[in-house]
Amino acid sequence: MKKYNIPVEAALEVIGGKWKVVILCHLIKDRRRTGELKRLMPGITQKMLTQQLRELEDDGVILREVYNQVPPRVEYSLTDYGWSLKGILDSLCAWGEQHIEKTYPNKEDVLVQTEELV
Amino acid sequence: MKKYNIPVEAALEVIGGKWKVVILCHLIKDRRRTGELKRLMPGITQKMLTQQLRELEDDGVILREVYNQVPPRVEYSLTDYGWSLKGILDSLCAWGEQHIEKTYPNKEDVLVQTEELV
DNA sequence: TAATGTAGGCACTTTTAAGTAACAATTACG
DNA sequence: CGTAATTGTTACTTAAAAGTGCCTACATTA
Repeated sequence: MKKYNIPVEAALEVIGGKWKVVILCHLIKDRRRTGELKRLMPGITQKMLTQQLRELEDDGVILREVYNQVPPRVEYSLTDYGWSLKGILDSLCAWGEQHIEKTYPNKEDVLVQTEELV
Repeated sequence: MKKYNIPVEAALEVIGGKWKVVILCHLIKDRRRTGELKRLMPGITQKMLTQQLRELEDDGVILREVYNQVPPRVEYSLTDYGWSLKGILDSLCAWGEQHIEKTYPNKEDVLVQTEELV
Protein backbone atom coordinates (compact mmCIF):
# COMPACT_ATOMS: atom_id res chain seq x y z
CA MET A 1 0.00 0.00 0.00
CA LYS A 2 1.16 3.47 -0.90
CA LYS A 3 2.80 5.44 1.89
CA TYR A 4 2.89 9.20 2.27
CA ASN A 5 5.16 11.30 4.40
CA ILE A 6 2.73 14.18 4.49
CA PRO A 7 -0.91 14.24 3.45
CA VAL A 8 -0.42 16.70 0.61
CA GLU A 9 1.27 13.92 -1.32
CA ALA A 10 -2.09 12.19 -1.57
CA ALA A 11 -3.52 15.25 -3.28
CA LEU A 12 -0.62 15.36 -5.70
CA GLU A 13 -1.24 11.75 -6.60
CA VAL A 14 -4.76 12.65 -7.70
CA ILE A 15 -4.16 15.94 -9.52
CA GLY A 16 -0.44 15.74 -10.18
CA GLY A 17 1.14 15.37 -13.57
CA LYS A 18 1.21 17.48 -16.66
CA TRP A 19 -2.43 17.35 -17.69
CA LYS A 20 -4.86 16.65 -14.88
CA VAL A 21 -5.17 20.15 -13.50
CA VAL A 22 -5.66 21.50 -17.00
CA ILE A 23 -8.38 18.96 -17.73
CA LEU A 24 -10.11 19.79 -14.46
CA CYS A 25 -9.89 23.51 -15.14
CA HIS A 26 -11.80 22.96 -18.36
CA LEU A 27 -14.39 20.70 -16.77
CA ILE A 28 -14.99 23.18 -14.00
CA LYS A 29 -16.34 25.56 -16.60
CA ASP A 30 -18.45 23.04 -18.47
CA ARG A 31 -19.04 19.38 -19.09
CA ARG A 32 -17.16 18.39 -22.22
CA ARG A 33 -16.98 15.57 -24.65
CA THR A 34 -13.70 13.97 -25.61
CA GLY A 35 -13.20 15.82 -28.84
CA GLU A 36 -13.87 19.17 -27.20
CA LEU A 37 -11.22 18.51 -24.59
CA LYS A 38 -8.81 17.55 -27.29
CA ARG A 39 -9.45 20.81 -29.09
CA LEU A 40 -9.08 22.77 -25.87
CA MET A 41 -5.73 21.13 -25.22
CA PRO A 42 -3.87 21.29 -28.52
CA GLY A 43 -0.80 19.69 -27.01
CA ILE A 44 -2.34 16.53 -25.67
CA THR A 45 -2.44 13.24 -27.54
CA GLN A 46 -5.44 10.95 -27.69
CA LYS A 47 -3.63 8.41 -25.61
CA MET A 48 -2.66 10.79 -22.82
CA LEU A 49 -6.12 12.30 -22.75
CA THR A 50 -7.83 8.96 -22.35
CA GLN A 51 -5.30 7.81 -19.81
CA GLN A 52 -5.60 10.90 -17.64
CA LEU A 53 -9.38 10.85 -17.87
CA ARG A 54 -9.42 7.22 -16.74
CA GLU A 55 -7.27 7.98 -13.73
CA LEU A 56 -9.37 10.96 -12.75
CA GLU A 57 -12.42 8.77 -13.09
CA ASP A 58 -10.86 6.04 -10.96
CA ASP A 59 -10.10 8.62 -8.29
CA GLY A 60 -13.73 9.66 -8.33
CA VAL A 61 -13.27 13.28 -9.35
CA ILE A 62 -14.82 13.09 -12.79
CA LEU A 63 -17.76 11.24 -14.31
CA ARG A 64 -17.73 9.56 -17.69
CA GLU A 65 -21.06 9.27 -19.47
CA VAL A 66 -21.44 7.30 -22.65
CA TYR A 67 -24.38 8.01 -24.93
CA ASN A 68 -25.42 5.08 -26.99
CA GLN A 69 -24.94 6.67 -30.39
CA VAL A 70 -22.96 6.26 -33.54
CA PRO A 71 -20.54 7.80 -33.85
CA PRO A 72 -20.06 7.52 -30.09
CA ARG A 73 -20.63 10.44 -27.77
CA VAL A 74 -18.86 10.54 -24.43
CA GLU A 75 -19.16 13.38 -21.96
CA TYR A 76 -17.02 14.14 -18.97
CA SER A 77 -18.01 16.22 -15.98
CA LEU A 78 -16.94 16.81 -12.41
CA THR A 79 -18.41 14.65 -9.70
CA ASP A 80 -19.40 16.15 -6.36
CA TYR A 81 -16.05 15.02 -5.11
CA GLY A 82 -14.40 16.72 -8.05
CA TRP A 83 -16.16 19.95 -7.14
CA SER A 84 -14.42 19.85 -3.79
CA LEU A 85 -11.31 20.78 -5.75
CA LYS A 86 -12.87 23.97 -7.06
CA GLY A 87 -11.15 26.23 -4.56
CA ILE A 88 -7.76 24.82 -5.40
CA LEU A 89 -8.32 24.99 -9.14
CA ASP A 90 -9.62 28.54 -9.03
CA SER A 91 -6.66 29.68 -6.96
CA LEU A 92 -4.23 27.93 -9.24
CA CYS A 93 -5.74 29.56 -12.31
CA ALA A 94 -5.67 32.97 -10.69
CA TRP A 95 -2.11 32.54 -9.53
CA GLY A 96 -1.06 31.42 -12.98
CA GLU A 97 -2.62 34.53 -14.52
CA GLN A 98 -0.92 36.96 -12.24
CA HIS A 99 2.33 35.03 -12.51
CA ILE A 100 2.27 35.50 -16.25
CA GLU A 101 1.53 39.18 -15.83
CA LYS A 102 4.36 39.52 -13.34
CA THR A 103 6.82 37.55 -15.40
CA TYR A 104 6.08 38.73 -18.92
CA PRO A 105 5.45 42.37 -19.77
CA ASN A 106 2.80 41.58 -22.34
CA LYS A 107 1.14 38.28 -21.91
CA GLU A 108 0.16 38.09 -25.55
CA ASP A 109 3.64 36.71 -26.06
CA VAL A 110 3.13 33.63 -23.94
CA LEU A 111 -0.58 32.98 -24.05
CA VAL A 112 -1.85 31.14 -27.09
CA GLN A 113 -5.26 32.42 -28.08
CA THR A 114 -7.52 29.58 -27.11
CA GLU A 115 -10.72 31.48 -26.58
CA GLU A 116 -11.69 30.94 -30.17
CA LEU A 117 -11.38 27.23 -29.62
CA VAL A 118 -13.98 27.17 -26.87
CA MET B 1 9.64 31.59 -25.49
CA LYS B 2 7.37 29.23 -23.63
CA LYS B 3 3.76 29.24 -24.71
CA TYR B 4 0.74 28.39 -22.62
CA ASN B 5 -2.74 27.45 -23.73
CA ILE B 6 -4.27 28.49 -20.45
CA PRO B 7 -2.73 30.51 -17.63
CA VAL B 8 -2.86 27.71 -15.10
CA GLU B 9 -0.05 26.03 -16.98
CA ALA B 10 2.23 28.80 -15.83
CA ALA B 11 1.43 27.93 -12.24
CA LEU B 12 2.13 24.28 -12.86
CA GLU B 13 5.49 25.17 -14.28
CA VAL B 14 6.44 26.82 -11.00
CA ILE B 15 5.02 24.35 -8.48
CA GLY B 16 4.57 21.25 -10.62
CA GLY B 17 6.54 18.07 -10.28
CA LYS B 18 6.95 15.54 -7.55
CA TRP B 19 8.66 17.61 -4.90
CA LYS B 20 8.05 21.33 -5.10
CA VAL B 21 4.69 21.45 -3.38
CA VAL B 22 6.05 19.26 -0.60
CA ILE B 23 9.06 21.50 -0.15
CA LEU B 24 6.86 24.58 -0.06
CA CYS B 25 4.51 22.96 2.45
CA HIS B 26 7.43 22.51 4.78
CA LEU B 27 8.76 26.01 4.25
CA ILE B 28 5.37 27.50 4.90
CA LYS B 29 5.61 26.22 8.47
CA ASP B 30 9.18 27.31 9.06
CA ARG B 31 12.38 28.36 7.44
CA ARG B 32 14.61 25.30 7.09
CA ARG B 33 18.17 24.43 6.36
CA THR B 34 19.08 21.86 3.73
CA GLY B 35 19.63 18.97 6.09
CA GLU B 36 16.31 19.57 7.84
CA LEU B 37 14.47 19.43 4.55
CA LYS B 38 16.25 16.23 3.69
CA ARG B 39 15.16 14.70 6.96
CA LEU B 40 11.60 15.90 6.46
CA MET B 41 11.52 14.28 3.03
CA PRO B 42 13.01 10.83 3.50
CA GLY B 43 12.42 9.95 -0.13
CA ILE B 44 14.30 12.79 -1.75
CA THR B 45 17.90 12.62 -2.86
CA GLN B 46 20.44 15.36 -2.35
CA LYS B 47 20.53 16.00 -6.04
CA MET B 48 16.77 16.37 -6.46
CA LEU B 49 16.50 18.54 -3.39
CA THR B 50 19.16 20.95 -4.58
CA GLN B 51 17.74 21.00 -8.07
CA GLN B 52 14.19 21.72 -6.96
CA LEU B 53 15.36 24.38 -4.52
CA ARG B 54 17.32 26.10 -7.29
CA GLU B 55 14.30 26.18 -9.55
CA LEU B 56 12.06 27.52 -6.82
CA GLU B 57 14.67 30.16 -6.12
CA ASP B 58 14.89 31.06 -9.80
CA ASP B 59 11.13 31.48 -9.90
CA GLY B 60 11.34 33.81 -6.95
CA VAL B 61 9.22 31.85 -4.50
CA ILE B 62 11.95 30.90 -2.06
CA LEU B 63 15.01 32.62 -0.65
CA ARG B 64 18.38 30.97 -0.16
CA GLU B 65 20.56 32.39 2.58
CA VAL B 66 24.13 31.24 3.07
CA TYR B 67 25.80 31.81 6.43
CA ASN B 68 29.51 32.12 6.26
CA GLN B 69 30.36 29.24 8.55
CA VAL B 70 32.16 25.96 8.56
CA PRO B 71 30.56 23.53 8.14
CA PRO B 72 28.30 25.52 5.86
CA ARG B 73 24.84 26.60 6.91
CA VAL B 74 22.21 27.35 4.29
CA GLU B 75 18.65 28.31 5.11
CA TYR B 76 15.64 28.39 2.86
CA SER B 77 12.49 30.39 3.38
CA LEU B 78 9.52 31.68 1.42
CA THR B 79 9.78 35.03 -0.26
CA ASP B 80 6.84 37.43 -0.26
CA TYR B 81 6.00 36.06 -3.65
CA GLY B 82 6.17 32.56 -2.26
CA TRP B 83 3.70 33.52 0.43
CA SER B 84 1.22 34.35 -2.28
CA LEU B 85 0.96 30.60 -2.73
CA LYS B 86 -0.15 30.06 0.84
CA GLY B 87 -3.83 29.72 -0.02
CA ILE B 88 -3.14 27.10 -2.63
CA LEU B 89 -0.75 25.15 -0.43
CA ASP B 90 -3.09 25.19 2.55
CA SER B 91 -6.01 24.00 0.44
CA LEU B 92 -3.92 21.28 -1.12
CA CYS B 93 -2.79 20.04 2.27
CA ALA B 94 -6.32 20.05 3.60
CA TRP B 95 -7.66 18.26 0.54
CA GLY B 96 -4.95 15.65 0.82
CA GLU B 97 -5.84 15.01 4.43
CA GLN B 98 -9.52 14.52 3.80
CA HIS B 99 -8.78 12.48 0.71
CA ILE B 100 -6.74 10.08 2.78
CA GLU B 101 -9.51 9.87 5.34
CA LYS B 102 -12.05 9.25 2.63
CA THR B 103 -9.96 6.70 0.80
CA TYR B 104 -8.41 4.75 3.65
CA PRO B 105 -10.39 3.70 6.72
CA ASN B 106 -7.49 4.27 9.08
CA LYS B 107 -4.89 6.63 7.86
CA GLU B 108 -2.22 5.12 10.06
CA ASP B 109 -1.80 2.63 7.23
CA VAL B 110 -0.75 5.19 4.67
CA LEU B 111 0.80 7.99 6.66
CA VAL B 112 4.38 7.54 7.71
CA GLN B 113 4.95 9.09 11.11
CA THR B 114 6.98 12.13 10.32
CA GLU B 115 6.03 14.29 13.27
CA GLU B 116 8.96 12.94 15.23
CA LEU B 117 11.26 14.11 12.47
CA VAL B 118 10.17 17.72 12.76
C1' DT C 1 46.75 13.47 11.71
C1' DA C 2 42.58 11.65 10.64
C1' DA C 3 37.78 11.71 11.00
C1' DT C 4 33.33 14.68 11.25
C1' DG C 5 29.69 17.48 9.57
C1' DT C 6 27.34 20.28 5.85
C1' DA C 7 26.08 21.62 1.31
C1' DG C 8 26.63 20.69 -3.19
C1' DG C 9 28.68 19.33 -7.97
C1' DC C 10 29.24 15.96 -11.73
C1' DA C 11 28.94 11.90 -14.78
C1' DC C 12 26.39 8.13 -15.47
C1' DT C 13 22.36 4.84 -15.30
C1' DT C 14 17.66 3.65 -14.51
C1' DT C 15 12.93 4.48 -14.35
C1' DT C 16 8.90 6.76 -15.55
C1' DA C 17 6.21 9.79 -18.42
C1' DA C 18 4.88 10.98 -22.68
C1' DG C 19 4.59 10.71 -27.75
C1' DT C 20 3.79 8.04 -32.35
C1' DA C 21 1.42 5.44 -35.42
C1' DA C 22 -1.54 2.05 -36.85
C1' DC C 23 -5.93 -0.19 -36.01
C1' DA C 24 -11.01 -1.33 -34.27
C1' DA C 25 -16.03 -0.46 -33.96
C1' DT C 26 -20.25 1.32 -35.78
C1' DT C 27 -23.71 3.66 -38.61
C1' DA C 28 -25.20 7.37 -41.57
C1' DC C 29 -24.44 9.36 -45.84
C1' DG C 30 -23.36 9.98 -50.63
C1' DC D 1 -19.89 0.08 -51.44
C1' DG D 2 -16.63 3.13 -49.60
C1' DT D 3 -15.90 7.06 -46.59
C1' DA D 4 -16.39 10.15 -42.70
C1' DA D 5 -17.05 10.82 -37.79
C1' DT D 6 -15.93 9.77 -32.78
C1' DT D 7 -13.73 7.43 -29.10
C1' DG D 8 -10.66 4.32 -27.80
C1' DT D 9 -6.79 0.48 -27.73
C1' DT D 10 -2.26 -1.43 -28.41
C1' DA D 11 2.66 -1.99 -29.29
C1' DC D 12 6.54 0.53 -29.89
C1' DT D 13 9.77 4.49 -29.39
C1' DT D 14 11.55 8.70 -27.47
C1' DA D 15 12.16 12.22 -24.02
C1' DA D 16 12.17 13.67 -19.40
C1' DA D 17 12.51 12.86 -14.56
C1' DA D 18 14.72 10.82 -11.00
C1' DG D 19 18.35 7.99 -8.75
C1' DT D 20 23.39 6.41 -7.76
C1' DG D 21 27.96 6.86 -6.58
C1' DC D 22 31.79 9.41 -6.03
C1' DC D 23 34.06 13.83 -5.46
C1' DT D 24 35.13 18.82 -3.24
C1' DA D 25 35.75 22.28 0.51
C1' DC D 26 37.28 23.41 5.23
C1' DA D 27 37.24 24.50 10.14
C1' DT D 28 36.55 21.75 14.28
C1' DT D 29 37.37 18.06 17.19
C1' DA D 30 39.26 13.87 18.94
